[in-house]
Amino acid sequence: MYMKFGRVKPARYLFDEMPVRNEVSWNTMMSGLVRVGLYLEGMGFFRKMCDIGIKPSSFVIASLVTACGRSGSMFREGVQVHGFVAKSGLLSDVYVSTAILHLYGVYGLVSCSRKVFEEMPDRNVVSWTSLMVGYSDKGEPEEVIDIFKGMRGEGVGCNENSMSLVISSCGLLKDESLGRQLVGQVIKSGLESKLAVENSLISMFGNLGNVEYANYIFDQMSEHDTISWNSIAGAYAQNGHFEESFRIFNSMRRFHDEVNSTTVSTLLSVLGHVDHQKWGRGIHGLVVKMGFSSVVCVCNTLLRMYAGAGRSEEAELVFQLMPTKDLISWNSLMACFVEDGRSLDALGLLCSMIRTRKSLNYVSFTSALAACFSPEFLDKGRILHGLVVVTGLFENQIIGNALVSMYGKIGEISESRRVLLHMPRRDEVAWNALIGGYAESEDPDKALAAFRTMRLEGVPANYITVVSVLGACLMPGDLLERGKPLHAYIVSAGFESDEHVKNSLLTMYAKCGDLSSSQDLFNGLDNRNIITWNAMLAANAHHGHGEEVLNLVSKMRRLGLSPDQFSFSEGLSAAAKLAVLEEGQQLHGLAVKLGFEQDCFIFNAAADMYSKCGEIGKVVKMLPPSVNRSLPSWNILISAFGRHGCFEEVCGTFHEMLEMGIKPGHVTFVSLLTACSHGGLVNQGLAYYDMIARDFGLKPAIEHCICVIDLLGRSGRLAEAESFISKMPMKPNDLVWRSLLASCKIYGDLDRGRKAAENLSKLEPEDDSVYVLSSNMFATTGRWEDVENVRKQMGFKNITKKQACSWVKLKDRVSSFGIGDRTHPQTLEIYAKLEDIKKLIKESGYVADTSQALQDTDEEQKEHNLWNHSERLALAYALMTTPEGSTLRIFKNLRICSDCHSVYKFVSRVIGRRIVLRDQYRFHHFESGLCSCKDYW
DNA sequence: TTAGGGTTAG
Repeated sequence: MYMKFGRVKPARYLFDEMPVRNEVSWNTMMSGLVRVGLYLEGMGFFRKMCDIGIKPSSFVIASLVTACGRSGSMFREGVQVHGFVAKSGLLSDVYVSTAILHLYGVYGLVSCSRKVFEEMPDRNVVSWTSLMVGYSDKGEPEEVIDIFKGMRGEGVGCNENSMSLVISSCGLLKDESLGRQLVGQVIKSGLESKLAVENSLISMFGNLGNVEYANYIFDQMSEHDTISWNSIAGAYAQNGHFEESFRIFNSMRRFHDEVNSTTVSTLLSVLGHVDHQKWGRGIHGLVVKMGFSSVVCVCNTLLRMYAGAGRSEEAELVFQLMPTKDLISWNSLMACFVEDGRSLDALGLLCSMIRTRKSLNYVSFTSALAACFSPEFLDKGRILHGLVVVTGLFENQIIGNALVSMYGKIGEISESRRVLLHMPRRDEVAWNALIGGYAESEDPDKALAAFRTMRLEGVPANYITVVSVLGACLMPGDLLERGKPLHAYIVSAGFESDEHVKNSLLTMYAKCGDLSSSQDLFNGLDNRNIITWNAMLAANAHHGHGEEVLNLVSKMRRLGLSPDQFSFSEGLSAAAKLAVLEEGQQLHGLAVKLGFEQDCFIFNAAADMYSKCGEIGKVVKMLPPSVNRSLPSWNILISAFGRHGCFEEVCGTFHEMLEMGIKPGHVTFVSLLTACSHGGLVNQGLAYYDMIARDFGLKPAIEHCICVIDLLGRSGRLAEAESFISKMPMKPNDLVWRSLLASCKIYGDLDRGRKAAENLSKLEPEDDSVYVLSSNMFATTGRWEDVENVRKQMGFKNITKKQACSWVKLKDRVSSFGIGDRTHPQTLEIYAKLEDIKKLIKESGYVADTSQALQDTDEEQKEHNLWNHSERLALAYALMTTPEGSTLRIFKNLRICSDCHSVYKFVSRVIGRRIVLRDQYRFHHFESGLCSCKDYW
């Protein structure tokens, strides 16, 4: 009696005082202890009984085993009981063996459960259900359904628990036809009014994407518990109806007081999809206030929320502060690092999991494999491949897919194909990964061949397949042979209506050189999403239509669509290329207003824009302090100093970066070497070039070699430049010869120049620069016959020279000038102003340098031609129209002419104006008669 | 019976 009322003390006293104790007294005492939760003490009694040789009743054993499962930490005790039971022949008791199979299920050992199950002489619903629970907890819904079918096959009727289990497993498998059958069985078995069954039906329909039906069931229920509310909110959330999900949470607060940690997890997963800026931090605070901040699952969702918003530092902090972490926490943080590009951190996490003997599963390895996304990860990728084989995870479909993808991204495409061919089952994801790899390695033929084989093997293509194949055909020559037939396939296979496919088609046409088809596709789209707009932005950027990029961004805004990081970066880089400071500033301001201030892509794009618009001071101010500056920011800073002629700062910044322990990359050296070349720092540049391989283990790329050729050539060391080309680790391309030719022009080296021109025209027969440079070279050395010859060839091949153009921007108007331009409404005033300037600077000692003249005429005509240069017209106009003392900002599409450079210097001193001129390559800051380029450009 | 981690493209 005392035990029935949970009064342990008096019961134990009575038990201890009993002169004789029989089986019943022992059993009563033991089952009582288990009932009140004193599991370990119950276990002690069990051991004593075994020692004395008193047989516990099967009921008592079953409850003790159940207790071992419930405690969560009494696995060894449970196994001990199993041993006793097996010896004493109690396994034939259905209650005892069911309890034991349930115990193994709880501790994740489903194969042990199954063994016990198979050896049972007879089974009841609870035995079947217990086996199902084990598989359900392990995340194997297929098994659950198989067991359910076996149970039905043996004519065992189901109960509430087994029905709920199978319904939720069906939802996880997204098996619609089974779902329909189950609804029929629920009605037949009369379980339709059971709360647990109704709840699992809600979640099943949520998983099947049928929110209406989930909602119908919810509305029909006579009562709702917390699980019902959570299930319906989850159903809406899963299907993207986030607002509705919110509405449910609000009603929940009104009609149902109880909220649990699952409610909070669901709410958080919804918030991961809506405006993080607005809600994220608030909800984090709320979680703490509600006391859920130590629930593992809630913390995991919180971590995911920060990860989804691209804030890996905050996610890391959540992880560090978690009182207990499970496998999902570790996997989530690893995935977050991968998404944020922190591959080394992700792999470090895997290492510490292995080191501390944490349990790992296939998800851990898929993330680690995804971290290896570029050639430098080849060794690490191979090690992971080995680990995956050793642990037997190789058989896992998703791991196989991740391996195919990894080798593709690393550039080991033949290895990627080999993995695919050895897979027991090749699904569409595996094929898509292989096709993606071929696209990455720019091999459209192999991508299309893989696409054909895939279909021959009977694997149906999905929209990602189509997107990947399209992504492999992006060269101008691909359009007729591959792109258009693909478009035809897309239409016939019914992929045309897919948003992703449409966007990829748009990109394909643009990259293949057919911007107007892209435009047509864009115009024909009814619902353009952000990705469509971004694709169109990229298409225009690719064709150099910066103005259109900016137009599209403002059009987006007028239509009420917020630009995202991608749109802003594209817009900012367009503004940078056009050197339109006002537009760039407006975009940057808007990005900050929309909460992108901390986004590193955006502040880097903005910094680059300020640099290319001449605002060097702003760049220095806006980039993060050197302690937490990322590699792209360092690169931008170095190139900004180089572009503005601040060469001491270039070297200083580079060394500061090294002191901070940042390893320079490919881009760093391009910026560094370009700066040295423009600053005439020849020996310094050569030293930096040597560092690439020697000190940092990087392979010099052709871009670096071009910089060295430029460096040597511009300083007149033409023989060395030529010999460098012959010793380069790769084949010279057009840019190599163009650079050498340009240097030969400066120094009048006809022989080398001719050779360079020949090599260049072999590689780029249509290019105008070879003719322009050669004719300039001949002109400056007085070889007028050769000049005429080149001109004739150009006419013959229908090649036209790119026209020089300079412009000035005043408020919202751009005034541009060609050579000898007389189309401007204020032409007369402009030419009059030019005469004034000429007079003024001649009085100060200016003498025209006609040695660079390109026409065979007399001196007077040569000088007259110089005064028709576009940059001079722009200068005169700028002087006329801007307030005295303000800085003049002038742009030119080609390199500034050396005599104009001298005129600008005189003007800056004589008229006392600061002038900033941006030519094709760099900025010139003129002040008090000097230029920042120190006359070397 | 409800919630949290993964592969392909963008």
